[in-house]
Amino acid sequence: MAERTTARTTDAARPPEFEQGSELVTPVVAWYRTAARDLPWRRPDATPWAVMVSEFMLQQTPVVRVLPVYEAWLDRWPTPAALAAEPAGEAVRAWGRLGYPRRAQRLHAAASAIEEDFDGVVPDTYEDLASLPGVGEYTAGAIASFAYKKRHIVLDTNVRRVLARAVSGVEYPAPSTTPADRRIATALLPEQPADAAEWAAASMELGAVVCTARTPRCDECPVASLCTWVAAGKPAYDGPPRRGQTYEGTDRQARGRLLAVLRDTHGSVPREELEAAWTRDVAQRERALSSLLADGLVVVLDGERFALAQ
DNA sequence: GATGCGTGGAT
DNA sequence: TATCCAAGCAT
Repeated sequence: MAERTTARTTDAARPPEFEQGSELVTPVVAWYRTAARDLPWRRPDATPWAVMVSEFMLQQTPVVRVLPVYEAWLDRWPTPAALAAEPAGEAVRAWGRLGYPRRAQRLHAAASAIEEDFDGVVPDTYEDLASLPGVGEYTAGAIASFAYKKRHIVLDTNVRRVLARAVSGVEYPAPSTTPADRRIATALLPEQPADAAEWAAASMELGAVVCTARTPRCDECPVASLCTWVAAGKPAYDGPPRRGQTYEGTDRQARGRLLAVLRDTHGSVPREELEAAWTRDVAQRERALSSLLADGLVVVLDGERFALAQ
């Protein structure tokens, strides 16, 4: 660090990340213009609501699995008002097997908040967006950028991996967004909002299809020659174990099995039918059911029948 | 800041 | 087969 402040004579005020990273923007955007996938939420006719729906669905779920559910969702609920007019349980049912059904619940709650507080219009500022249920730092920036072409850093796992490799020279980013990530992304952000929005989409796309986690296609990368990680000889990740969480036999799996019964049944089911979905561990089943009730994903009707939220 | 929260395809 | 990973968020 100290070495940098003394070494830079001409433009010492500029953050070092700008020197290292600004050259990335032009080639990545140029590549994006020729290589971008044709995804429905990127088309000119995609509404801010459509962008918002896609962002919720894409949180932790791959594009190929989102596509059919996204299309059906927007056919049925083309506006926030349309979704808000139906019970939250219908959103959970339409969510299908995308996973993390609380996202469906939050998307429904966000639609209601848009209807209530924003006259049915998806807000266009980061602060208003971030006030909505299920909208955090990434999603607020993404909607502002993609739907409204605002100038904002957009840090998802793809972009953070691209920056980790190209700028920081390490194989993987930290498990979650760090202040250093924000500093680097801010330093690279183009001045013009339209350019910033395109860079956001382009850098995300690069991480999704070229600079992938497992087997990066560096031979197809437009900035391989500028990449710090490549220049360093692609050193392997050196740090604590990155994830390692099994799913089989967890409470999450039990919740998923219980909810699947209700998703596939219109109306309510008796307790016995729900219980049949998870018999390997009774205590675990009760824990799962209790948590689903506590989350409001499941409700009890007249005594001993269960249903998705009405 | 660490945890909990679904699901399924790829390796 | 087991593990990794996929446009995170809320608590």
